Amino acid sequence: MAQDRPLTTPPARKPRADSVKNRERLLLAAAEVFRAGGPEASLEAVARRAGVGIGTLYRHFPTREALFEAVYRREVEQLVDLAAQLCEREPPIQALRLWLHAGVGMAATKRGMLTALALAIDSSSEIYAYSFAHLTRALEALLSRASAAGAIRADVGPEDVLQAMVGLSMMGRQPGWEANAIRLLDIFVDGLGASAIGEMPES
Amino acid sequence: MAQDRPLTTPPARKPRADSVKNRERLLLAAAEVFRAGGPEASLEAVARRAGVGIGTLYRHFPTREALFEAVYRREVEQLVDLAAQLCEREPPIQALRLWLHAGVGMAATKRGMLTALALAIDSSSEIYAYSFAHLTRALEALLSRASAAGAIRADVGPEDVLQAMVGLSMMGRQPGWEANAIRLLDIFVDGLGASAIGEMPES
Amino acid sequence: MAQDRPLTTPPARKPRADSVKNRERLLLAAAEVFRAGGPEASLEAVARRAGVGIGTLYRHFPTREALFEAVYRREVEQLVDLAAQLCEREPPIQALRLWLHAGVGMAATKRGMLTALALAIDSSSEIYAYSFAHLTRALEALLSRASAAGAIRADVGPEDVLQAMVGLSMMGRQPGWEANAIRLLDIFVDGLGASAIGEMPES
Amino acid sequence: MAQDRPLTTPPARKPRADSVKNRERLLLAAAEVFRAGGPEASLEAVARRAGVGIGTLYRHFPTREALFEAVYRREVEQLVDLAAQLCEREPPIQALRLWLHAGVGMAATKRGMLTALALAIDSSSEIYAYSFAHLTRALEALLSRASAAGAIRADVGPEDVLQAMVGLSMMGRQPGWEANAIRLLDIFVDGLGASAIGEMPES
DNA sequence: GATGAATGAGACTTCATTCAT
DNA sequence: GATGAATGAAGTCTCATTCAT
Repeated sequence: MAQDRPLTTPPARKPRADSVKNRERLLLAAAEVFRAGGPEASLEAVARRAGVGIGTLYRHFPTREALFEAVYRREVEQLVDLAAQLCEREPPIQALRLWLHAGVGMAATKRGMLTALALAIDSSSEIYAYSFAHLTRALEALLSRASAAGAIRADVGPEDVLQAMVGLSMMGRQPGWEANAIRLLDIFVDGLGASAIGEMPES
Repeated sequence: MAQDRPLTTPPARKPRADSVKNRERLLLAAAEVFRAGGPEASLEAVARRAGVGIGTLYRHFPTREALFEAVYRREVEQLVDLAAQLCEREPPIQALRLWLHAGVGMAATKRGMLTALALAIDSSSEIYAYSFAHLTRALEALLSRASAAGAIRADVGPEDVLQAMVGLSMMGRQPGWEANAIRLLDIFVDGLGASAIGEMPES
Repeated sequence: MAQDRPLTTPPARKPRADSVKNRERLLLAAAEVFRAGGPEASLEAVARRAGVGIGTLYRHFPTREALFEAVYRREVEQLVDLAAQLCEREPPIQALRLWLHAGVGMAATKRGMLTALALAIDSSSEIYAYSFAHLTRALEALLSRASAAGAIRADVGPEDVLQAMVGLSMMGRQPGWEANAIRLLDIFVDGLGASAIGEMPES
Repeated sequence: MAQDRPLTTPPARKPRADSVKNRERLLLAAAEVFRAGGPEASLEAVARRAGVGIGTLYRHFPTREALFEAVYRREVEQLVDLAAQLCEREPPIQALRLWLHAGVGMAATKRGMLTALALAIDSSSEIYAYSFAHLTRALEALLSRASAAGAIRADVGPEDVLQAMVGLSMMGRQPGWEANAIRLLDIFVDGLGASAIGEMPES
């Protein structure tokens, strides 16, 4: 009697093999589909591309939000970590540039995440807000450092730069769009520095 | 009947009725609805807002594309004209800035048109291609002029700047997004000039 | 200009011919389908049986509730009116019996309405509450009259009798179920009178 | 292996494990779930409430019908037995009343069983027919006895009374519905007796 | 045997598009 | 021409049922 397994504690069984595989496939497919079709894209398309039934998708991710979250949270976390690292080992402007480059080149999701971030700006959904808040904070560190060094103008907030990063990366899907986005972002950072010149005699 | 009209010119029918009024209303409504809901917005919403039946919408614009075209063509034409004017009466950099500002502030359609342009970049649809081609050409005049004056770096094409304009305007829907987009574009133009400084002091 | 039709007042056009026909078909089909499958029955089944597209059903009745309401409201109103009439022209017990018979035999919807009423008892939905409230009130008149005449026991409320009416009519779908339900209801009314005997010497 | 068992009786396998416990849990859970949600209730809800996997449910009860049957058969058997007992130790009318009360108050399944019986009346399913047939037979004994004693009218069959029992119990789910159903059934039995009075004073 | 993941059918709902009036 | 009703495809979501582990 006392050995009865407690009904309230599902005994944490080892995750089934095909389940793990399906989850991975779904995340991959979702990243691709969202990248192409935006965050309104059909969940059935995701399931189809993942090669699983629609029911399987819903078992793994009961809501569209849950799927988004799973797809993007890791990316966001990596970007946040990267900001901290760059602050320590790169000069201010260079750190900023590299971080923005990373934002563009983020593996696996690319435009998908960017689209999501674009929405974050006025969407009230959980994951968007989460992403927006964390990325903003990460950027803030980079910006205030660069600003303190007089390397960039001081009247630009992290939201502005985030918006620029997303906006300049969103357009264009030709081969090579990433390199192009990086080029445009570099120009933008040049602009940040250019306007700072009059304000603080450099070094 | 119809005896008072020359029999030899039947193709030109009298184009008048409340039809003209409806067409105007539809264009207005479409601009508003697309602005708010993006280019995926429901056509029924457009008809409803215009106060006409959905059938009437279809009579005037047999496809969604046709409606887009009608909505945006005028805007595009105005932008194209504006480029020519600015070339004649403003200094190079200023002309470029003002044109970009106009692109952001374009009345009546705003984000709708921007979204459409965003799509244009890899969509093969008629109207998108049309808009993209014409705007690119207009921008080219502004850019080559500024570039010739040594005011901006020379390795940036009109597609790049168009992409920046659209991208930097697309994000953010809070009140004041237009002013913000203009600010970001100005920084971008600063960047175009900043990189040019070291390259071309000789002219 | 002054002749412009006001946009805010949809000019009350004559209802299209097939629309009326479809509405009628839908109501008929809904009554049948709800009768057979209860109020959870598939709306697609209703549309199928009515021979119209599912979209047509939704145009006419935007919610399941709206369809229910349309199906049942008229029936309820007729029953309410009938109660008033019977109060005036029939002796108390006879009035009660005839009203219950009418409840069973209600044309067009029969079990469908009864099922709905069955649900009314604890459902909070608009139309159920409406039906329940009005039928209860109608029954109350009949009961208090019979009770005042000493023809039935006084400790039975309209909810009780309504419950009996619905319950005794709900079962059985063989041919002849209506006559059977009437028979059972008459026995129930006999029971109401039998227990009254000791309480008030008749006439 | 298996050397200690006669080779001639392999069919009787040792029926024990936690399997028995699961079966019991499932029956309990099913009774509760069907009571609350009617016979359409989700089988997954049953499994969840029983704390077992959905697969386990299906192993024990390969079809929904099989589960119903297992849930209700015992109830039906108890009612059948009760009829025989009451016939022997209670006066006719009282026996009938008590049996009907028991039918209402049947533990563990309550409305679930009643709903099932309601369906039985025109459903062709195995278990419904089984229940209906047995209950009808049990009631017949009670009725013919009461009828022979002149205590109730003779023109009412067991199906009628069964229908009354189910119908009068089905409605209302407020607290206290059982007492109410019993009250209504007593009135109905009063009605059965009242109409008998004039018909059979001679016996 | 037990488990819960996978599957897909079916219901709901929204619109783009066609057509009767 | 204008209108809005009809249609059905497509997407969302929920289980019943099957099956791999």
